[in-house]
Amino acid sequence: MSRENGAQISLGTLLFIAQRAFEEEIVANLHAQGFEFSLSQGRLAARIAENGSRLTDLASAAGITKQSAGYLVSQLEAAGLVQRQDDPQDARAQLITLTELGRRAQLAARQAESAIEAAWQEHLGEESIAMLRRQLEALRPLVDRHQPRN
Amino acid sequence: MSRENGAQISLGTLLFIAQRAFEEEIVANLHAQGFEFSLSQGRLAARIAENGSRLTDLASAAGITKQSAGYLVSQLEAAGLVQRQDDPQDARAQLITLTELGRRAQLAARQAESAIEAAWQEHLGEESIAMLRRQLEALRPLVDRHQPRN
DNA sequence: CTATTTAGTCAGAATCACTGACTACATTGG
DNA sequence: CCAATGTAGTCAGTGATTCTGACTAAATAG
Repeated sequence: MSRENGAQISLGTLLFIAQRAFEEEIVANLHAQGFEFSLSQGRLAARIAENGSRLTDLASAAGITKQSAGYLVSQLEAAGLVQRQDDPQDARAQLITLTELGRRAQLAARQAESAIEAAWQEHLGEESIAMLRRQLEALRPLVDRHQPRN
Repeated sequence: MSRENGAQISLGTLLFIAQRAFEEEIVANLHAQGFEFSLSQGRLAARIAENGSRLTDLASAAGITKQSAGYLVSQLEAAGLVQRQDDPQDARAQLITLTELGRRAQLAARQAESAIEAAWQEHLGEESIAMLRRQLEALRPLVDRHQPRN
């Protein structure tokens, strides 16, 4: 993990730089639109499925403990972005779903993402970004133990 | 910020998955070798230049405040991985350098990185990983403006 | 039916990040 | 030279996020 050794920057560092830039840009964009949430809350909310997600699944997808996920969901709930519902399938479980406000936030986030991708395409070319996406998608099954069933 | 049926997976999420997997693998690998440090400490240590780095520069490179960087450096120092030295050029400044132990950790980290890259190449092909690296490198100047904070 | 697993909570603590205020040294312009 | 301003780093206080461990309740396997 070193920087600047014969111009070989670690792949991990490169991923880190791109990832953080992407994430911070979205948060800044949504904040500017009046949506209030933290980075961690956003990471969790980004993983809520259309039809609702269980807390444990969210935790697993986000790579945090279910305790941490519960803490973040409570905050998102207080902010009016998500709601907890009983899972009709399993009385132990909850379904975390987006509220109307949450859905608006999600839409705004998608637009922000598209804007970032467009900006990146403008500098690197459409082909490069498509390729970047393709490599990362190919990497995912190797690396992401939690595959969402969608 | 979405992950459902028709839509693509967000580029941000893809970056997140790859980045976190890479990082966690390295930390796990080094822990298994007996090196003890946290993710945040590792992120900072990874940015220490061969000839030493200033605290403020490390903070900027890692995207945290110098106060936070100072906190992490103190921990790395206590763990015997880095040391603070006076900067002969500037009496206000320190040079954070790796100790012998720190250098061994850095070497181990580099080997862990190589192993991950090799594993990725095995699944995606050498060409794909080289391309991934190239796109990320091209992205960097767009995205990494090292904005100093506080 | 009992034993085990799974979903989620509560309580407590550690880590890591922030802001604000401060000291000490450096640099610059008159 | 020296006053003004800028930069490097620290101290103090706080907030956010995450963890571990212990727990309840429901589901499931034998």
